[in-house]
Amino acid sequence: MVESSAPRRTRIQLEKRELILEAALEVFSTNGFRGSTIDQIAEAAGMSKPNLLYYFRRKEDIHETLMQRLLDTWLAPLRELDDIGDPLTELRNYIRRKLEMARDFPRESRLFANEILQGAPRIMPMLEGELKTLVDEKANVIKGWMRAGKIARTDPWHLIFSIWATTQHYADFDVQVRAVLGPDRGGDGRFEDAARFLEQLFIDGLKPKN
Amino acid sequence: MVESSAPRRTRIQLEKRELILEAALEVFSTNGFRGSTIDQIAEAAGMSKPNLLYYFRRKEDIHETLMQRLLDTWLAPLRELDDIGDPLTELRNYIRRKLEMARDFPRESRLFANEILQGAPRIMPMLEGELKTLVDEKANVIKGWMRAGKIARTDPWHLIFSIWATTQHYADFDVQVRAVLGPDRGGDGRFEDAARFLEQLFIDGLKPKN
DNA sequence: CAAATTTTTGACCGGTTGGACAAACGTTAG
DNA sequence: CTAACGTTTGTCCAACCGGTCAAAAATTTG
Repeated sequence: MVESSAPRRTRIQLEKRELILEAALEVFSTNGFRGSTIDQIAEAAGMSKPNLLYYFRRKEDIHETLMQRLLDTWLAPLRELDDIGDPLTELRNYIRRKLEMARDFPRESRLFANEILQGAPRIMPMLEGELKTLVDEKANVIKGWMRAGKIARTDPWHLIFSIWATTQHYADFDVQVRAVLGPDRGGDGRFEDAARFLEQLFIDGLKPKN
Repeated sequence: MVESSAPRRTRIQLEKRELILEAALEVFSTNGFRGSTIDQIAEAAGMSKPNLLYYFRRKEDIHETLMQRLLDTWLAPLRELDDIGDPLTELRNYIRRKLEMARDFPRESRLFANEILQGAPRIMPMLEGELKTLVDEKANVIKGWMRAGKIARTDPWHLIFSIWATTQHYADFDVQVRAVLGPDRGGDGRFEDAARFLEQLFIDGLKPKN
């Protein structure tokens, strides 16, 4: 097999490309793709625009590279959802891991949200392919738990959606969450509060115990 | 009291301004503020760019007007949440109304999401003022229900967040939802499925009944 | 060292964008 | 009819943006 089209990279290439991707993540996630300029990214990366374009020849290339990396790590928690172990515990852990990702990687979450909001023009094939396959697979795992009476019967797909929605909300709508909670409760503790609340919601719902 | 600074408007002014706002909602909600051009909005409204600028002197003025209108209708369901009636029913109705809004006004939802995602630069005062006041007030209503043993004790603020997140998800992440559900289940029925699922989630959680 | 290669930069370009402006057009009231 | 007023448009501009290019600077290689 021939050496494919993957360009060979020097040490500097690798380092600078990382620098640019880090800067681009910051800029893209707060301004969106069209709202961000190459100059902004270059300045955030501490280099001139033509220099940046030496490492990524087009603005879209940066975004694409960023997106490819993101998707792998972003779906890792769902991939880990496994049939071994207690179902309720397994789901609780999935929710916790997703919430930790919203806390630790809010920029990645916003980058993804931005892309989806605008109709996912650049990652549509991946949504209909890789993502759908993964979700269908995990939905079947959850269906098995329901048939075994381990968790209540409900729609597994919408269950997954609701976990995505509630956890990513703390990254994507962070400013709103902090504004509403106020300076007292909007501090670092809000993720622990959210974790406690979500666990209770997903396990027991709102019906009083009696 | 003197006639305040509100400009007087002719019939045509009122009609054309509506036309522009409708077109701008369409364009802004799919491309974001910076991603939208005055030309796009003008074309969607069926007029020339200078003509549009005769009715709104700056691009930002359109966005601001749109945002002000949005916020009133957007928070209406929460305002209706009332102390009269059965708490669980009241919450169930709130969730249903919010989900209907995600179904019937997805553009408004995306416009709002776009603004929050970018750090809410134009509506921050409203989040810390009007919105926080309203949410605090309703959180106290919910707290009353908890004290009375009508619903399980939990964090009312995060409860409200979770309702926002799960319902708006079906507007903001619509393309992802449809891609994952596929052509069979991603059709018009998805909102009924979501309504059923969310009701069960919020009332009973996932713990099996036995 | 010197040659070869990689990296960095300033200057530049064509296209787009938000917005200004004056002139043309249409409408209405006297 | 005509003057006044409201509406529409073609033209123009300065700023911005993505991207090119050639040449300079730095680094690696022999």
